[in-house]
Amino acid sequence: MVNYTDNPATIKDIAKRLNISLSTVSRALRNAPDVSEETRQAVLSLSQELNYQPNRLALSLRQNQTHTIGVIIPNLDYVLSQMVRGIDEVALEAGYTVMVCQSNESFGREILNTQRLLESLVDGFIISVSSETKSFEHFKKIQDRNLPVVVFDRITPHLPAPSVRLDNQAGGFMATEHLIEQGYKRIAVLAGPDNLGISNSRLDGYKSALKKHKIKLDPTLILHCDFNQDYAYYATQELLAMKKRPDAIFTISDRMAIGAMLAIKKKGLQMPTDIGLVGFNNEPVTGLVTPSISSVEMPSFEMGKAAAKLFIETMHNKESASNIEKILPPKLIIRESSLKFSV
Amino acid sequence: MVNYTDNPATIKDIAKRLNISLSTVSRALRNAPDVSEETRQAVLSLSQELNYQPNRLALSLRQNQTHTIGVIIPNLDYVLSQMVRGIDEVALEAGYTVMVCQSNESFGREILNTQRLLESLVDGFIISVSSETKSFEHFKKIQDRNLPVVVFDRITPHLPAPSVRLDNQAGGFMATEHLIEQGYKRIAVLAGPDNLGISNSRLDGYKSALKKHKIKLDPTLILHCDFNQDYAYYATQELLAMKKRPDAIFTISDRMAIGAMLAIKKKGLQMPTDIGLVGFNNEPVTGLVTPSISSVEMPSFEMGKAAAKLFIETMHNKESASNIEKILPPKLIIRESSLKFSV
DNA sequence: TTTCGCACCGGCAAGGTTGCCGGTAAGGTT
DNA sequence: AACCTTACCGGCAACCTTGCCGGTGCGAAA
Repeated sequence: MVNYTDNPATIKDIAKRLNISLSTVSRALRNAPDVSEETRQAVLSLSQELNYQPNRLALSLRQNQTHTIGVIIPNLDYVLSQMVRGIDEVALEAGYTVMVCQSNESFGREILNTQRLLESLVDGFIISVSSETKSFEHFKKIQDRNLPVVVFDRITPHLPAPSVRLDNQAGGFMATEHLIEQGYKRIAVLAGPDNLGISNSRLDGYKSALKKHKIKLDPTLILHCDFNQDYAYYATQELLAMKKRPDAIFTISDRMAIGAMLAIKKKGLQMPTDIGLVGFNNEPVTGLVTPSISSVEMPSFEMGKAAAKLFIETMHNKESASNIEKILPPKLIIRESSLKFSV
Repeated sequence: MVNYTDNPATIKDIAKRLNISLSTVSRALRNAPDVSEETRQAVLSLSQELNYQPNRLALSLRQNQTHTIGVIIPNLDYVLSQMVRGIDEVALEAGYTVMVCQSNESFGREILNTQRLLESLVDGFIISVSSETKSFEHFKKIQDRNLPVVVFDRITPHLPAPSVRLDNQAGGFMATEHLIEQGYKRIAVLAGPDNLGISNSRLDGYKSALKKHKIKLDPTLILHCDFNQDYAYYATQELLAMKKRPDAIFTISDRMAIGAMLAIKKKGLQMPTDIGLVGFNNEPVTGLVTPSISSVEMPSFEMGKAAAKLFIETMHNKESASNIEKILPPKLIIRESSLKFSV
């Protein structure tokens, strides 16, 4: 009933009060063999009475694992929040705790986070790399320690590990094909930084949609800029100032779509009649602006869950599952910004 | 240069290779006295060579503190993400790691999170309570262990602790007064659950603005509903169906403002002419919808930083700072939805 | 009777680190 | 010469838990 000491009860307290050895108490609590039913019951009931909680530090020190997963992500925007929720969900279930670090899209911060999590002796990592990251030395240290890593969302060939990602190529393809089917002829792309695989895959999807429909690729219609509303705004202004301006824009993210929308409105053009627009991520905001913006949805929560599940599998049989690549399908959400003809 | 063993180097390794005792190495590394300059240098250089990193688990076990802060929040929406970033920022600086748990506005989940973080032996808590929470027994366990707690954003008298919050009363006041000054006469409020202090304070601000301007309070214009877009949508429909319908609505959050906006549009009413609207939080979406929605801004990032700073102070002198209450000022951002006359 | 197996239990060490205390040698003070 | 100070260092215990090994006592099989 009462906590007899000020400090949390330990195995030692139980042993002392029952006049048995530490080992026996430990065995009893773990349901290990070599304990008589009688003493086991005594231990269990006393441990309840003292409100005994095993000390995680001592356990971790002893067993050399902390049951903690380090998660490194570029930020906590809508999509990533969902993913973190998914990771949390599965991790909690599996008895793991999660430490989330944001790199804020900064390379230096990502290194620092990796460092810190390594010092915290996490059991492994779930990573989505920063857009600024071009060198991957800091991740080497993780694999030197032979810790399991799962990468998700923003994956890269420079960091070979089991991965969970969207089928970005398909996403780019369906967005572009949709625009083509709506009768748009000159479709521009606002892509992200060109070191970002996620962006390049979506771009590939765009290209193959053009190819399928026998539309010649015009490189001047492809702009790389930062993953960011303001840059997208300026880039769109450039696009709209071209002699033969595009009649549709596919942006690699919704943030950029918002930037594009603002530039289009500023210029006095109408969506979808003068120009079509499709974004990526299906953030709630795309359904709220006027006109509402079509977007490629990704199952972020599910992706988070998948990443955590994959992590735990990797954890359990370190060797085998090394090259698993889980790819989730996107889904096009059609809204006003690209809907010339009703479907 | 090389890592001589597979496992990370320990103090023991250094001691063995230098033929000195563990204690001496420990002292040398900690810049403690009772070590000759000569051996200290030897220890330091060898520790660099072996890439020695102190084992946090052992340290924590020994010193009875983990340098980890448990953060419990209801979700990871825009505002809270900013706050978490602020907390992270300061905590990192001060050598603390942060464990973030979302309660998803669920009471049960909040209990579970508290439990888990206690088991993880965090050094203390920074908490924003779930909207569902009406009992506070689970937080008692924290204070039983005599761990420092800071509450922020959603504070409550049932959980006495140093706190950081917005001046919600002022926020409600300035939103309401602004609507009054714009000539609105029947101003309704969409409030949150009535156990939520944050909502009630904003409501108080509303009331005192009415009082100041000698407008009689009409209780039928105050609706309590969940912190949620859909509920706000239905609540607004109710408001608009009244015989003497309100000519302005102040919502306690931007999510609710969005819901209200949708209901208003559905009904075919114009903002700001037919009806005025002001939200709370100044989420980016409020500036993007048509019409753009006025909103009360809160310095979320700064609030996060303030909370972490306060936590660290509380940590350092446990007794003294018990009743500190840090209150940050809101700021009204005026947009189209409430601007009948230009200012 | 001896041997074996079985059920149960305790001691010791380890995991990595630090705090406390005791010890040694060199030097200086009475 | 006896004593004290100072600078340096090592041993031990502790933090809490578990794994390994070595017991003991008892009943059954050889």
